[in-house]
Amino acid sequence: MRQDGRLARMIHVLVHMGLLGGRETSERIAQMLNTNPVVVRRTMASLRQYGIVESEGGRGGGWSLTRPLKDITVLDVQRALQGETILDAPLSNDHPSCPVERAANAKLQRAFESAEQTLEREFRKVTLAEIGEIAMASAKAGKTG
Amino acid sequence: MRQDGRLARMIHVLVHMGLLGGRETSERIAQMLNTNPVVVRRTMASLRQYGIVESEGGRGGGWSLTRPLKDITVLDVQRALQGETILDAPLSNDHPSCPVERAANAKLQRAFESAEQTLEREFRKVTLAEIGEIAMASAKAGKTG
DNA sequence: CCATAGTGTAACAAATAGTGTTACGGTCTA
DNA sequence: TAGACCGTAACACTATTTGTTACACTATGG
Repeated sequence: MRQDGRLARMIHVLVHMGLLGGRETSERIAQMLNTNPVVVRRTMASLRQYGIVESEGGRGGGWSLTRPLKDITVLDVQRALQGETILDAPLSNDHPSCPVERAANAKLQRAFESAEQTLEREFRKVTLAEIGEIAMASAKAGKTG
Repeated sequence: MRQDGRLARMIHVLVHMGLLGGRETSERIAQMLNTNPVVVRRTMASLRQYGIVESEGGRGGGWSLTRPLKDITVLDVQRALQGETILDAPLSNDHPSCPVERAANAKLQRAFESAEQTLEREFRKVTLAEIGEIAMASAKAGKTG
């Protein structure tokens, strides 16, 4: 589970959970993601904190969705994983009182804010149900490889 | 010089160079960036490859701009430093033949492409001359701290 | 023609962040 | 009460960026 594809991976998992409808253990999810259960718990914990999934301990426990896929957007998952900020403008901080540095930072900040708004808008309009439907359709059409 | 503020830092340096008009040594640039000359050469080498600056060796050598600030956009600097791609969609690759994973990746890819276009547009419309002017104006107004 | 002040670059050290692993405690249920 | 779960801390591993050292090359001034 490398390169921070956490958003993509979690969406992948959540859609499967939604389609199957049941409860999944960290162990099984770890297998899906080629990783191990502790990493899964760490990441799923963020989703739980945000109210997307819930966990139950003990025998027969595991993870389950708190609501149907149609009520979960990509933005929800993003927020759960990374908080408010999607894109972080990497600014410089070598001479905070230098007017040139300040002017450069201000321009960059604004540009990144625009891009972040775009991303937020795109993320908000895609539901996990939609992803599930696309997947089902393409599986039916035999586009598996 | 941490956290990949390379874009912001290089813009900062280039604007100073443009305003001063002369040649700067790696040593002096390194002081501006609180780093050391080798790191500066590494980064400036990318800008040279892209035709934004040129370097001369030997006594009296150093770095200079190849054209005025008004002919350098933030996008130029970005491209020189990181190539074509500004935003890289972090996709998952655990089960390349899984239709769910594919559908999720496709949606994310598209969202990131939109955001990248926004960023590209914003970067293209800001010239370093503009940043220089803002800096000069705010310096004159006494907003230094 | 050589001392000096530069860049170019390879090789390596250090810091950082993400990921993987182990270990152990808590919780539910058959 | 044993077994199958999650929760979490602590630590090892890995990759990337940044910093450093070292040395070769180049141009200039005296």
